[in-house]
Amino acid sequence: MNAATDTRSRIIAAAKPRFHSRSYANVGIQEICESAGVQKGSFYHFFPSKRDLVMAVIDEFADEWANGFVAEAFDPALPPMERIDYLVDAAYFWQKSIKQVHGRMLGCIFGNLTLEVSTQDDILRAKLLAIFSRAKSRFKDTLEEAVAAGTLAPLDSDLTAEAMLAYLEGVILLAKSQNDPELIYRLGPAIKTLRVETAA
Amino acid sequence: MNAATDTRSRIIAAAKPRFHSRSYANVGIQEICESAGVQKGSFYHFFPSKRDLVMAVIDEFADEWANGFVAEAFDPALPPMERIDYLVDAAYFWQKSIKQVHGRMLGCIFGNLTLEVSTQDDILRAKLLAIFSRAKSRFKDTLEEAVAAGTLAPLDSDLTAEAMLAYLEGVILLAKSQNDPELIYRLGPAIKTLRVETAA
DNA sequence: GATTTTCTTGACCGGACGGTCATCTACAGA
DNA sequence: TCTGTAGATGACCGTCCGGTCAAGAAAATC
Repeated sequence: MNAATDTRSRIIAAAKPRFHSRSYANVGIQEICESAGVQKGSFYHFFPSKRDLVMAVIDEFADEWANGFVAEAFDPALPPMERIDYLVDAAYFWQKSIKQVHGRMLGCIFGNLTLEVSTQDDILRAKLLAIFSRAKSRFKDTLEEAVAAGTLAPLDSDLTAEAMLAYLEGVILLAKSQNDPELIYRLGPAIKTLRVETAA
Repeated sequence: MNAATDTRSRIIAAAKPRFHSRSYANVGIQEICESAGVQKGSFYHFFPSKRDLVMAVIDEFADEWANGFVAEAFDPALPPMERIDYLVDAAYFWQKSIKQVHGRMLGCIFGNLTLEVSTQDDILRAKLLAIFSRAKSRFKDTLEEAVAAGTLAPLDSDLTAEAMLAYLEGVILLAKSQNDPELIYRLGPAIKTLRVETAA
């Protein structure tokens, strides 16, 4: 790892927990630079703007999830509907461990950023939309596999997948308002009761 | 209406759409004062801090809803489960009309603020929590009435109510990420499929 | 009419914001 | 050895931030 990529990744590493635990507007570039041991001019050598930084942070979170819990949850070896349980459990354990370390439930950074910036920055909104879109596809594929396997009565897999994603985000939102990840544990399993029937 | 309450309410009136359409951090007191035609010193005569202002704004939104759509939706004359449909419809039409006027879907201000500030301000978090708690009670009472009437198979009304509220918030979040209220229309009705069974 | 309280005015505070820039250093390739 | 480039430095830009304050105007109370 040369000096250049090291500086860049130190910036991202400093920014990640801050954007996650506070908000986009509330985290300043100066603070990130100080924490990363980087001068401001150097920051702007790697990131044209604050928005570009948060995009890189979004990518990092997305990769982390895709290669971690999501890869585990959507393991083809698992029965389809169990994968959904697995993912909800992963969200629960993750939020729980964050709270143990940090003292607070931080929620989903994609949801957090969506509600904060999506009326003000269409480029960020598009970025976040793409993340949700990929998540939805995972759910959809899983639902279709379950239907094909006969584990699940036929339904509108596209809309049901979207409903499940919405539900997961909503549960995390409510849990954050209570600062209590246990809500995810209690409400999570009901995700499988959601159904949108196929249009007649 | 004397001058005092008029100034106060003009401040709130100027703040409401701004906090709703942007974010807490992104709206400054100076801007609100200019829009309301009020001097800064006068602002701080009525509101000890920015936080107090946003609390008043939250109260106004809550009252507006409680006396408007919510009162209509939870009309005892309606069959219980239809009340839930009514509320989801109201959310849809509201967001749709906002988009027509404003060009954007603004979402639920309670959800927006929750994700933005609840890790940074426990007093605001408590305020928002109380709003959600009241909303949950409405759902819960309705579910219990439906069960009593035999329209709905017995379930855990407390957790199901919370699940429904979470789902509604999640759907609005996803719709906001797409800047498309139609998603509420498509996903909303599935709220009634949510069930948390009573613990054995 | 005198006094007290409520409200308004507008200048002012220190500090943080995102972002720029000229200058310097280090290193790579020719 | 020379040159071009990537990276680092730190001062600097104008602007906005939430909040304060002393003074004055207006209105209510007696």
